[in-house]
Amino acid sequence: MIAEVIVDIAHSDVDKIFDYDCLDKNVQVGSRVVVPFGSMKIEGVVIGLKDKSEFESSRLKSIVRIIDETPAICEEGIALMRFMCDKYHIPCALALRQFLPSEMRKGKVRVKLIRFAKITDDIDVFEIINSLPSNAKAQKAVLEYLSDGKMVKVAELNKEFSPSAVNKLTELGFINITEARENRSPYEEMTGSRKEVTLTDGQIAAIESVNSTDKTVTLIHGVTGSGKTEVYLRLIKQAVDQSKTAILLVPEISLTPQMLTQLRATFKDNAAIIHSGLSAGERFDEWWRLRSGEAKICIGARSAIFAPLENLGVIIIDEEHDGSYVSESSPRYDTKDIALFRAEYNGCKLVLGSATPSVATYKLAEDGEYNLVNMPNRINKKPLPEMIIADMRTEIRRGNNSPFSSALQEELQKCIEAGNQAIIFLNRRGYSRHIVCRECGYVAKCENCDVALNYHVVGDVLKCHYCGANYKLLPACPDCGSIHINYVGVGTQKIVEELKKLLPTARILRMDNDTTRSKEGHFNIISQFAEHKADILVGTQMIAKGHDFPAVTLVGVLDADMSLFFSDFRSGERTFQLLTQVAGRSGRADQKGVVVLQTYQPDNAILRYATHYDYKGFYERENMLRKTTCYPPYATIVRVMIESENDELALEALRSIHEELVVYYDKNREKFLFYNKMKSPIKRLKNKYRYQVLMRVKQGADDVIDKIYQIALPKTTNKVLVYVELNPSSLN
DNA sequence: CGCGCGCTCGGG
DNA sequence: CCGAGCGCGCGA
Repeated sequence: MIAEVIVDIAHSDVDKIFDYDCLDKNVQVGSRVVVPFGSMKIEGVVIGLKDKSEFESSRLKSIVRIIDETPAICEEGIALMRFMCDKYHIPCALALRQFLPSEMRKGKVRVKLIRFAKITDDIDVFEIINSLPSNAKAQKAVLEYLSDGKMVKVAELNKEFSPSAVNKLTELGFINITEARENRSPYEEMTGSRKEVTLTDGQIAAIESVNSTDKTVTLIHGVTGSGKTEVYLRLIKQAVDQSKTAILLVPEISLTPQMLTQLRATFKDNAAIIHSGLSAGERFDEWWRLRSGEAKICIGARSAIFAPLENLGVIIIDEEHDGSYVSESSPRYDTKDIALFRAEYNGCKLVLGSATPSVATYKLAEDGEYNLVNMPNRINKKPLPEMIIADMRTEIRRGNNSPFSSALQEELQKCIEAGNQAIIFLNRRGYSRHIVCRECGYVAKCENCDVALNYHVVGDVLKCHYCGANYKLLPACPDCGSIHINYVGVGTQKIVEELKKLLPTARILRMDNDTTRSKEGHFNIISQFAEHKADILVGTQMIAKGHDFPAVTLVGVLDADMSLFFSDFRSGERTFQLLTQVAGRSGRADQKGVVVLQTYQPDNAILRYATHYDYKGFYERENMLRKTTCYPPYATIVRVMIESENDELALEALRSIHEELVVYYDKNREKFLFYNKMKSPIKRLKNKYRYQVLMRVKQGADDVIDKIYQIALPKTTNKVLVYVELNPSSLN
């Protein structure tokens, strides 16, 4: 037998199938093997078997060793690899890596073995207890404890009694030690109990619709609180009842534990969790539970779409509009592409859920490509929180220089007096303040990145938000020598200070990327607030998502229009989604919620639609805008990025790529809407010079995109990195 | 003359 | 990607 092997080197130079002789080994497709490669031995994956090779047989080498007794990658994985290579122009090895926990490569993590003790078979425990010297109390106690023949962890016995007693008994042969595999299970303490819920008509209709449609994809457009989660759980239950498997994706790692709790309540150990925040061992063991069939449901963030499950019964993507589903570093993939492939491969349904679907998704639903389900009613029939727009221009005219409008101040007073909780939300992070010279306009910038530095009170330093470099404070302007160096901008820290002045008795928590590096810190703040150990939570984007705080009755958005300023075609969409989501944090339990949106553009259409919870209105307008301006989903933005530490080489690569691309562009102008080569908006980032060719191509011109990949990617060298981005979320 | 580094090439 | 092989430049 000849095995077709992809070696684990993710580089286009060796991105081909290599044939190896299996000798007498029982090699299976999907197994990892060790093969000789050049002068070294290397891991690879068998993606096919055949009787004879095209390759000269005398030059064939043979497989050294089989790593997996059962194939680590199933047939579907091989097919998915082909799909990904084709679609994203990545090496096979890189695609294959997505299917395996990283620690499995190079054979790092192994199973955790744990020692169990048991009374030796065929002995009379009580006879032995009597035969032991009377001072061997601990030994007797151990034997008594084990007398009913049960298996107990050695560690537990050591702790409960004494290690010496356990050792002695083992030595004497009275107890028997065996090793067994133990799975390291994350969030073990998180179990929930489940009370039986009666489905609403809306939920029943949604499930029915998913089941009866002949379309693979269903979009559930359900307002906050319409009970989508329960629909997901039922769909998963259906799958499990048919002995099928399921994947449930949520946008952020921080949301997985609470969803896991809900899944465990119904499905116990049938649910496994996969995300990058787990320890190596945990991730490996959870992966194994899925691969071995011990667990049938996988919950996780983006990467969980690659869960090693066979026979999928349903795939669910919650908050489908969320940007985190698109990978922004290599391999650049869209989770929905992968999900759709897997759904079609398994003949199962793909369910997308959101209160604010992305424009692209909603359009597909409107066009009849997807099945559309509406869940316009909240379970508890409560009205959505009232949204108030505060015009910050009039506030300033009235002489209010605080970051809080009078409306927000009033609502805060009321809220805290009533013993409720409030969330203050702002788009910016940190104590972010740019340093500007008032005399000459000098702005302190990062030496590596060409971006403005931000002042951070913690450490009293200037920090680059793109590369993380720290700089000492400037005593005077380096350009003109003036000492009138000023700060601009407000951050969460400043807001907390102002809040303390306004409400001296209120307990305030702050959460942003700077205070909360670790996941635990993140989680701690959330749980402290959930337990009502603070009255006000101040934070950035990250508090907008998913968390359920029943006592929150007020949400203030300090800069509701901030995200409208970003020069991104999705900024309107993002703003609408963000505001709707933030509003959803207010008044979830039995209290009516209030939301105050502070803005300098009170007449902005997006804000208007958001305050009226008018998704359809927002969508119609946004869709029309995209259509008339030829932006996605009516076109694809393609950016070829060129990066190098050497400016000359980067520029040279840009010229070479442009030279070839522009020829193609000239011949196919009708398929293009825009073409330009330029410096990247941030010319230097992490010490690399960056250039780009930016294009917009008409919808459906996939051949054009393929061609761009074909021209650009081979220009990568060890000094110059070239990559292609489709509809990038930011143009830095 | 010999070694060291950098580039190119091949890997089944 | 990684090592082998080779050419060229420099130092003794």
